[in-house]
Amino acid sequence: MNDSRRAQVLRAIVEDFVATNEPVGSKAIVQRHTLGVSPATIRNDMAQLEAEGYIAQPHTSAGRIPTDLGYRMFVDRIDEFKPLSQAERRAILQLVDGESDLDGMLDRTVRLLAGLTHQVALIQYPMVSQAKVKHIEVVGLAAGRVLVVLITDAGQVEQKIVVLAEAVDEDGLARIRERINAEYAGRRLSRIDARTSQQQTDAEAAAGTPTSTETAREDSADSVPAEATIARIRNAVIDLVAATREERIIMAGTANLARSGQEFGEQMAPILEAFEEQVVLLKLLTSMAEDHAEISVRIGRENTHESFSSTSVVAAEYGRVAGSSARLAVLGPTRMDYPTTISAVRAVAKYVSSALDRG
Amino acid sequence: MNDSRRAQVLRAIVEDFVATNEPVGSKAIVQRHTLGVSPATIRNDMAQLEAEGYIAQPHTSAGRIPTDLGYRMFVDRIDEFKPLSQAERRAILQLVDGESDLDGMLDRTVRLLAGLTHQVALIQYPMVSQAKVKHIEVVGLAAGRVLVVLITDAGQVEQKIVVLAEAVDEDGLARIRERINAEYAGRRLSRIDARTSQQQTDAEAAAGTPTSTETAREDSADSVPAEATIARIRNAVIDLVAATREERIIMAGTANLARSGQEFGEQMAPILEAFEEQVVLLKLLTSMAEDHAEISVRIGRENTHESFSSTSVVAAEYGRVAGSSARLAVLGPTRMDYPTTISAVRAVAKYVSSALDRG
DNA sequence: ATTGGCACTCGGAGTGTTCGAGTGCCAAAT
DNA sequence: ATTTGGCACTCGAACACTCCGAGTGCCAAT
Repeated sequence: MNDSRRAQVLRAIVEDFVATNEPVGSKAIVQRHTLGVSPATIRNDMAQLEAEGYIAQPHTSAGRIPTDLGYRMFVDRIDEFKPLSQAERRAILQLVDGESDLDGMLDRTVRLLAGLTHQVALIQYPMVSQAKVKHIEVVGLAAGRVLVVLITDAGQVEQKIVVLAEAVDEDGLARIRERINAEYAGRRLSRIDARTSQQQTDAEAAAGTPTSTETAREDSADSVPAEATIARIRNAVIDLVAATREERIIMAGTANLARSGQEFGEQMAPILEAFEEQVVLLKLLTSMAEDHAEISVRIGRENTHESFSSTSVVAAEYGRVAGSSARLAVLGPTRMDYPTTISAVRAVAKYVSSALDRG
Repeated sequence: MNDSRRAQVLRAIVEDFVATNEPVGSKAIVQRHTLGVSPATIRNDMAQLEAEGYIAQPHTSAGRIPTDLGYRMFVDRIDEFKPLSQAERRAILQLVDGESDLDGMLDRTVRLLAGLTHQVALIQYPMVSQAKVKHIEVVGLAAGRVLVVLITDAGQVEQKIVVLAEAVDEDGLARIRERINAEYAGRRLSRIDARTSQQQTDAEAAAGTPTSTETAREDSADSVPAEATIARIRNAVIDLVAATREERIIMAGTANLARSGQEFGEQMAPILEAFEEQVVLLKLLTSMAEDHAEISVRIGRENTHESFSSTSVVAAEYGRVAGSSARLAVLGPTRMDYPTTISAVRAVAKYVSSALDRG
C-alpha cells in the first residue's frame, strides 16, 4: 500500500476539482499528473480514500470530489504556497505608502485582499487595549445636549451625544471638561469600566467631595454643574471606552461571492445575512484566533455557523502586539484555491503589520 | 375604445405578475379581477397595450408581463397606497424612541426599512451644511504626529492624523489649538474651503503678522510652532470640512436581494459590485433628488447605471431642511410591490424626519 | 364595442433512447 | 503484495420525440 501516492492522488483531485469544478475521474488524473501508474491503480487508491472519507462521488458513475475532510488533509499538507506575482507584491507595497489614516488604510487593505483572492475579505479593527485616554472633549450642542468625545493616544476617536437634565453654560462645560479629564486622562482604556468607575464615584462620595467639587464651590452658583450631570457624562465616557473595545469589521468583495457563487445557488441569502450581523463575523474571527497559528483555516462544516457550511475561511493575525486579537480573513467557497489564498492572506497580514508598526 | 379599462387591465397584469412571477393571461385576469368583460375583450386591450409598449410576451404562447414602461404607467397612476399594518407602524415608532445617537438611529432605520420591504434599503447621512464649527481639538500623539478633531454643532465629529515636520510640545499644541479655534470656531462649514482659507492666509501675511502671531511672540521661543506647522493643521481642517460634506451611505438587506433575486441569476454580481462603490449609490440618489418629488421612483433602465437595469429604486427625502439632499431609498427587482414599498419608504422618511426634528 | 368560436403557436413536461465517462472487480503480470 | 489490463455495469447528460394546454389573433356575429 503506497501511502504517499494516495496523498498525491488526493492532492490531484483537490487541485483539478478546484480548477475545473467538475468531478475528477481516474483517467483524468493519470493524464494531468505524471504519477506513473495506470488508471486502475488510481481507482484502487480512490476507493480507499473514499472509504476513509476524504473524497466522495456525487453519483455512481461520476468522478470524485473532495469532502471537507479531504480539503482539510490537503490544506494541512500544503508544502509550497504559491508565491505572489511581482504585480501583486507591488500592490501590497503601495498600501504601506498610503496616508497614515487608519480607517483609510484598513479600507484599502480589505479591498486589496478581496482583489487578490477574488473572494470576500474581512478585516477587524486593530484592538489597542494598551491605549490611554488622551483627552476628553465635552461640547455643548443644543440646550441640555452635549457631545462627549473620547480621544486616545492611539488616535482613536469615539463620540456620543448625552442628554442632560439641566442646561449647562460654557463655563459649566469648561468645569466639567476639566474635572472629567482630571479623572480619566492618562488612564489605560483597559482599566476603565463600569466597576472601577463605580468604585471611584463611591470613594469620592465617601471622602466628602474632594478636589473637583471644591473647585466648583469657588465659582458662582449658576455655572456649577449638578453631580447628576457629571455622573451622566461619566457614564458616557465608560460607554465610549466600551465602544473602543467593541470591534468592528470592514469587508469587501461580496460581489466575488456572487460570481464564484453560482455553486451556492440558494445558499447565498443566508450568507449575506450573516455578513450583516457583525456579531457572527466577530465570533468567527475570535474562534479562529484560538487556533494560535499563523494562519488558521476553517473548512466547510468546521465553521460552526450553519450559513457558512459550504464556505471556507482563511484568517491571519496582524498588528504589532503578539496576542492582540486583530485579524484579517478571506471567505470563499469550500472549493477555493487554498495555496494562493493562504499566501495572499499571509502576505497582506505581514505588510499591514509592518505598516502599523511604522505609523 | 375604453381607455380606463385598459388602465385597469394594465394594473391587473402588474399586480398579478408581481404576485405570481408568471406571465398573466387574459383568462386569469377575468377570473382574478371582476372587470365584467370576457377574455376576448381583454385580449384586444392587451394587444393594444402591447403595441403601445406597456406589456410584452416572453414567447408567443404565453401571457403578458409588464415592461419598464408598463410599471412606470402603473406607478404614476397608483391611487391608493397600501397602508401599513399596525405592527409595522409600531416598529417605526419605536425608532423614534431610541437613543439620540445619529449613527445608531440611521442604522436602525435602514434595517427597519429593509425588513419592512424585504428589499435592500439605503440611507444617506443627513447633510448639515448649515452646521458651524463648534470646536477643533488638536491632540499630540507620537512625536511629530498630531490628531486634529473637528466637532460641529450638529454633533458630527471628523478626525485626521497630521504628520508635522517638527515636534510640538504641550504648550505649542495649546497655542495651535487656540489660534486654529480663533480662526475657525463659529464659522459655517459651507464657508470654509481651500480658497477662502488661502485668502485668509494671504491677508494675514500681507497685514504683517496680526494677532495670532503676536500672541506667539509673547512666549518663550521654544514652544512657538512654526508657520509651516500651522499651515498643515489648517489644511487638515479644510480636509475635515470636506469630509463632512462627503456623504456616506449605510445599507441593509442585501440578503433580500439574493432571495428575491433568483430572477437576477447572473446579474447579481454587478449589482453587489455597484453597492461597494459608494460613489455609484450617491450618484443614484442625487440624480433622484432632482425629481423634486416627495417620492421618486426609477424603474429598470430608467436607472442610468447599467448594473441596475433590472432593478427599481424608490427614494424619498428626509430631514428637517427642505432642499437638503438627505435621502433614503429602497432597491429591489423591477418586479416589486410598488404600492407597499412606496408607502413604507414614505412612512419611514416621515418618521425619521420628525425624529431628527426632535433631537 | 363586445363576444364566442376557432385555428394556430409554442413552451414545458414527460418519455425513450443513446452515449460515454467512470466505476468495481477479477484474474493475470510483475 | 502490488499493479495492471480487461470487462461488465451504472447512470447522468444530451438529444429526439410526443403530447398537452395555456394563450393568442382573428373573424363573424351580436
